[in-house]
Amino acid sequence: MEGMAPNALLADLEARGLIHDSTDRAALEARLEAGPITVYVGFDPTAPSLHAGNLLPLLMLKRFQDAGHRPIALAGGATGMVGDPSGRSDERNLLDDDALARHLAGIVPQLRQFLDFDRPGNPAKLLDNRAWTVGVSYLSFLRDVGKFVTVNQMASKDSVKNRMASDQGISYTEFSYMLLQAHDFAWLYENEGCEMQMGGSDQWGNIVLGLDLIRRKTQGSGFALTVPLLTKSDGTKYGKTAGGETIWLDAEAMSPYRFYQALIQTDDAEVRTLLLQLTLLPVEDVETLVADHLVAPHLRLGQRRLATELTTLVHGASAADAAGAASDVVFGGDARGLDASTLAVLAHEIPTMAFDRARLDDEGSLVPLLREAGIVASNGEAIRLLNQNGLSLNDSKVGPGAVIERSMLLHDRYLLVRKGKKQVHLFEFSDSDEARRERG
RNA sequence: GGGUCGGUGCCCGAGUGGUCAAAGGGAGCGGACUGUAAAUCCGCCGGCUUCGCCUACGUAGGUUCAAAUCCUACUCGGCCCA
Repeated sequence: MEGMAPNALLADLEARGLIHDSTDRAALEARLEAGPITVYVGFDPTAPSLHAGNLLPLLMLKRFQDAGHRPIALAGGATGMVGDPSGRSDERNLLDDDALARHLAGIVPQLRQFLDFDRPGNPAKLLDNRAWTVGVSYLSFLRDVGKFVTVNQMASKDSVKNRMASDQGISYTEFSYMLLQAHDFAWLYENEGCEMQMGGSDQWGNIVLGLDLIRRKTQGSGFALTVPLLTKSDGTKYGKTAGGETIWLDAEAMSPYRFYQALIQTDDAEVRTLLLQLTLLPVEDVETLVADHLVAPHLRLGQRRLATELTTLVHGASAADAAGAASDVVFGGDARGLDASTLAVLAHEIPTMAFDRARLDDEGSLVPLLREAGIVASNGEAIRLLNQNGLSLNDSKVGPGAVIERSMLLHDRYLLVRKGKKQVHLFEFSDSDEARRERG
């Protein structure tokens, strides 16, 4: 990627469907061919973690860096205090200082991990717009920024127009947001030589206002490039699981395993787009993969690759391997033959219940253990389940009267318990403290 | 305040003295099918020490051999009148 010519970059982005809109395309092409350019994308700390929807603009920075350009990831410590009205139908709640600090602490490392800050020639930068915003007085902001922008201009932006037309209206605070963003762009232009801002398509108005400000203040010119908002085939915004759960990038908020699962469950119709837009796989590879996928959709090759690529990108290769292995076990795999370390990973990813090894000596212990683990709600349900052939221990079906024997334990420790096809629990048996002490 | 109708299992909703753990539907859970989807089909679906027992039909009493079903009080909700 390192030596890729700039116009090749644009062509690649085009092929991936990553260009929603841009200012003067020919001029941009010429500018990219002329040499490295500095580009930035802003991320407001609206939550303690970025989510899947943020991946696309974040990866844009990476794509530009990989093509030899200088990326700036901008954390919106200042803009996050105000709230961007773009793409929203209602007023945001203001964040208090604590929440803002917490959110920033969460997303800054995430921004960091996607870019290379030590790359010779074009290292990435991570800036926080608080640095040049908090010290600015209201009066000077009005004089130095406000004077260059007309309200007519601001009011004509979709983000504002839509809200003006709504019952709820728009607060002066959120109305002012675009000025802050424009100010950021202008500041970066003057101080960091940043010529281009990228963002989701809903950012177009804000970005262009920044360009206007730059032109009027400095007679300079820059570029805007927006990426499409990721949407699912049903038109809704991407970034949530089928169940409506947000796909967080933070491992605490969503474990790598669940992240991987969220991606595995991608619709066939969306696989190609997501592979193109969210991974760094070459376009030809994606096309080959998609072709293979269509031949045998049940293998879910596309989904697997997507899940692996993104989990690796976000959580690292070993986490991706573990999530993949755990996933294979849960869906269709066989517990027997798993090594201890995979089982240990599994113990973190699926519901796991620890039991005292002594419980194994009780012949009738299966039903109570199932109950304690929350697998069944009553003895009656346990018996029903067994009668209906719905329970398996270490992937062999068991019927009424089944018992857990020590010899069944995997690595003398684990028992994989499946209820039906989708519910998987792990039992982990260990010695009680007393037993351990007695043995010395 | 008066009248009236009603409060049933996770939800909706039948049932008006025994054959009622209570029809039917939904949700949920198994099974088949399948691509970790949807649809469809089958089974289950109060608890327990499960051929029996216990707990349940707003709450508390009562009548009866027997009550979700009848009576009384209370309570909560809908509607109508004031």
